[in-house]
Amino acid sequence: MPQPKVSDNSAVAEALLTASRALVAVAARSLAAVDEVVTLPQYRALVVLAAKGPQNVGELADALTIHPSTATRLCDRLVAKKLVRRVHSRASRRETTISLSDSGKDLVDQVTALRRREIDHIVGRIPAAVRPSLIAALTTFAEAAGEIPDQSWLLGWS
Amino acid sequence: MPQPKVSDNSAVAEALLTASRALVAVAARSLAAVDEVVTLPQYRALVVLAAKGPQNVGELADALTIHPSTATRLCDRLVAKKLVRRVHSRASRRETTISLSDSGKDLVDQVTALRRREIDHIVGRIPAAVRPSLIAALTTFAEAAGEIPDQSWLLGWS
DNA sequence: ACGCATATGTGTACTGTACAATAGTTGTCA
DNA sequence: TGACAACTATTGTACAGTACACATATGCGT
Repeated sequence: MPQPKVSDNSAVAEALLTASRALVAVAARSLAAVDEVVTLPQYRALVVLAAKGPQNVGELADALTIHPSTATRLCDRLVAKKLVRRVHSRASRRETTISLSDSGKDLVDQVTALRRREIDHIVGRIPAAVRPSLIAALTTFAEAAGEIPDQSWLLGWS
Repeated sequence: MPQPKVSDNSAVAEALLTASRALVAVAARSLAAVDEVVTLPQYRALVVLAAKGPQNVGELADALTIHPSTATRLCDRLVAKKLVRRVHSRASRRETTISLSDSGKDLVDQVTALRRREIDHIVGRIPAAVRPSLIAALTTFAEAAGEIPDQSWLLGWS
């Protein structure tokens, strides 16, 4: 038999996928709100800066797992949009520190707030009684999946 | 109070995110296997062709929600890699039919098999006894999230 | 002080993406 | 039937994201 019986596995996988899709949809909607202003990679950079504070270009590139030269150009565009500032680090003259501007902060806050509202709304519709079991179930899955490298796609939560 | 109490919501959201991250990691790993051969958009096109059979350029563009001209160029590259074929539709001379080549099929099968193995492995580590409650919990969440437009990111499952 | 490692930025190339314009095709209706 | 509208795909152009190779400026250790 080429296909071992996976009916049970499939049901779990199916449920996971559906849930994940819902989650991605939330992210997509909240991101669509600022779609005209920044691209997804640009937004990711802003999120990293919001989360970890001012960074130099190399750190930012590492956090986004992109090439440093890519980070340089990304910053070029974000500077042009006045969402980040680029100042020569006084620590070492060869480094450049990238930091969020006020409008950059606002933008991230705006998306975060929108997303939180949506999630709250969804979770609010789940009977409080079943929430603990939902958490338990998801945790069980995540543990079974093992250690997960932070391929942070759906960035901007946490 | 600017922040309403969301401790309970947060726990659920956190669990969801972790689970989702695990799922994305699986997708990323199985995709990494063919990373040198095709890009993600190219792979998505192959998946659509595998799932829905031969398409004309417009249908493919719709399925991927990209501009038709983008689809044309995507196909250019897939044809160059001999993963799809492009034949003039005999139905109407202005349409072009794109279909998977044998190596295109192989590639999709390979990723699908790898992914299925991984998922099976993970689900296998979840005690069978808790699987039903996991499914129930996830379904509850998905229902609470409401109808989800098919922003199919993690393409290639189903 | 010299030389090597490091941080950033530039040149170049390619993919993905969209919009505008074009070319070839089909359909329709007077 | 013959002109014109509607449709399909492609090409021209522009820009973002990406990497690699190279250049430049800096810092550091001996």
